Amino acid sequence: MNELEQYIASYFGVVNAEDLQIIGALFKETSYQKGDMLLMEGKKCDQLSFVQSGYVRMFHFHEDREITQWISSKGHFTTDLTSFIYGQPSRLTIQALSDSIVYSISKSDYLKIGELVSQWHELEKMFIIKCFITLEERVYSHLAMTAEERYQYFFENNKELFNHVPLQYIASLLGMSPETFSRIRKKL
Amino acid sequence: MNELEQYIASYFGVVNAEDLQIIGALFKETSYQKGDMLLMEGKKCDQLSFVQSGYVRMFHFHEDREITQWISSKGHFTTDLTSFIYGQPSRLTIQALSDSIVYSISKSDYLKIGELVSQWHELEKMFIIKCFITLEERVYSHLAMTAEERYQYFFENNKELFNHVPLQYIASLLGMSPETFSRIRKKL
DNA sequence: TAGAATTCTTGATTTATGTCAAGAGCAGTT
DNA sequence: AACTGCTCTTGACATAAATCAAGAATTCTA
Repeated sequence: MNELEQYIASYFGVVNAEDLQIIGALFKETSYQKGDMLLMEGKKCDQLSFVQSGYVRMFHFHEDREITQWISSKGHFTTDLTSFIYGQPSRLTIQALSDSIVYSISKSDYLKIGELVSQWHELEKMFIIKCFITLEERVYSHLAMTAEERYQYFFENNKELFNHVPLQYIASLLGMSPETFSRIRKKL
Repeated sequence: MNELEQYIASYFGVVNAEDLQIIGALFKETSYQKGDMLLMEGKKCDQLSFVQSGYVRMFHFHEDREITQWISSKGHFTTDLTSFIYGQPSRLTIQALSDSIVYSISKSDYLKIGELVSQWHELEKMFIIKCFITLEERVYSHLAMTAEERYQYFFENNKELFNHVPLQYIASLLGMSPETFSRIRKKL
């Protein structure tokens, strides 16, 4: 069982080794160099990607700023979900923050999984519910917490990120300016 | 086809009338009066509810404040998802903001749907993906927008809410104080 | 390794938003 | 209709966080 299959098993709980192999085989490996774009705003996002190594950031252009929505690291997925699922033009841009290896599955192969693995939809449903709950907590952090509290909460849960990507992007995904971010770090 | 079944059909796209009836029959109607609690923080949330009429708010207690996470109106669901899915103590409290009629399904009956209706998991997956995308946009609104912009965006999409629930709760779910909310309204 | 380009930090200042407090407006109750 | 309790508004003020600008520290590149 390769690493991709291990991750899929850990997220989706597919126990059957044969199913796992079927799914794993549908993903294609791609390498990106730091700065490379995996997806440009406006393009149709026709693949779901899984980060094998490196860091990629997903961001929006907003009034001449870049708003970082999320940074995916080893073992996590990245895609513009609206575009991937509904075929609309992507609103996210996805860029490698370091040299990265990514496993990607095309939309058509992704759809095949549901046909090949009987429990797939249920497993995927459980996975997306987990994602939804994580996002709910993120919304809550903006309703209830100060910038400093959001920093601390995020830092506790994503320590390794702080050594590997420019801090300005973390500031952005936490909804604060780089200066505020820097001052919070100095203080703590 | 009753109203509950119509809503289920519109969200999940179940076309088979028989399946719809099976699902609909698992829900039980309950009436709540303004102020009644549907769920208290700390209790296990063992049901998923669908608002037939009225308004319910879901909120957290946070340092002697109440943080409104969401307000569900006619045709929408309400539950503490973490508690409902994982059986953990609920962190949300759910309260009727007006006299309300709610259809609820117990956890055990909810699990039966997956057995009774073959495509159910797939349909539910698509539904929760839609919810996820909505939440992503909400996170984005906190990263990229001012309080005033969040107000306008929310107002455009939820006009009817403003006549039916105390505005302080809308202020809270938008992540601003009632005073700021009031000043934005005066200005616009 | 030097120079260029990013990224991060720091201080000064501005701005958006929160807090506090008082009063006005409404809605529910008797 | 008067009382009671919410809810909303408004003003004065405080504070968190943004912005602007400059310089320091890194990292990249030739």
